[in-house]
Amino acid sequence: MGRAPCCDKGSVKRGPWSPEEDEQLRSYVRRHGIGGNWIALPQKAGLNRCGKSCRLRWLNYLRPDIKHGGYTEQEDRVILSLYSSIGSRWSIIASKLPGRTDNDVKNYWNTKLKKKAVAAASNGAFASPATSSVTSSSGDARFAAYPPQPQAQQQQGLIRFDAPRSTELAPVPPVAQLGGAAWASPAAASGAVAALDDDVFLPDLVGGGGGVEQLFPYGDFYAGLQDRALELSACYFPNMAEMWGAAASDAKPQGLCNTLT
DNA sequence: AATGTGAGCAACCGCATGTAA
DNA sequence: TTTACATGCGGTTGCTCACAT
Repeated sequence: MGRAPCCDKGSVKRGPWSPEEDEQLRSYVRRHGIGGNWIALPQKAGLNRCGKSCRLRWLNYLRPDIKHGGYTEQEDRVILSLYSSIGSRWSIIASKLPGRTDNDVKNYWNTKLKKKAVAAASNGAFASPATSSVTSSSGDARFAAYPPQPQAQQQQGLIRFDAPRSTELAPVPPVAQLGGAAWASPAAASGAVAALDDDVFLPDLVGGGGGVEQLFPYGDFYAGLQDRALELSACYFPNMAEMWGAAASDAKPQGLCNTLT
């Protein structure tokens, strides 16, 4: 016996939404909010739709801050970078792109970006999986370096994924500008970078050219951390504190990793 | 003009996860 | 602790439209 369906498929309308239904849902949400109960919402809003369908329609299409199409090179890079590390976790990837939904990002990937990336890969723009240091179980390391970054940007080292606060994915200052103290210890770092309470994708932190030593420039004392950082180079962390915690511990990290999951 | 084909995208499906009773 | 239910998520489907033949 399977679980009960979320609504009676025979009695609710399915398929494309009409402009009238859109307006009904939009005006209901405008007046009452989502109310924390999508199952009850259709009845309250006078819609003959499944609650799940209403939720999907609102989240993917009617929400006022939604953007459709017009993906920028920077957004492409974020998608490729995250996909190469964490795979098809579309909701996480979309959360780094303001105004984008998981469905939209997924569609964009499946219809355009994947082809673009594969074409670029076949032209030698990416490291091949065989030569990549990342063995990917969920992500695809072939896309890790797409699109090829200008050298100056690589040297800058750090990329912030704090998209919800701004429409631009602004790079944070290079390590040197953050000051040595910020990187002298996990404890100090967690305080110094607490303000950067942002998601962290270690390969981007490491950056091209400089290598892990850019992050851990303190000689033998931190040799262990360097090794750990290399181990974690295919991981994604929700914030700097978790990254430091993982680097300082032998335990399996909380971050999403290809090589360690 | 008619037909075939492929791309793009909205929507659905079913499983996983979270949470309240 | 268990159970039931709501929500979240990723994979997939199917419709529409543009373009080629």
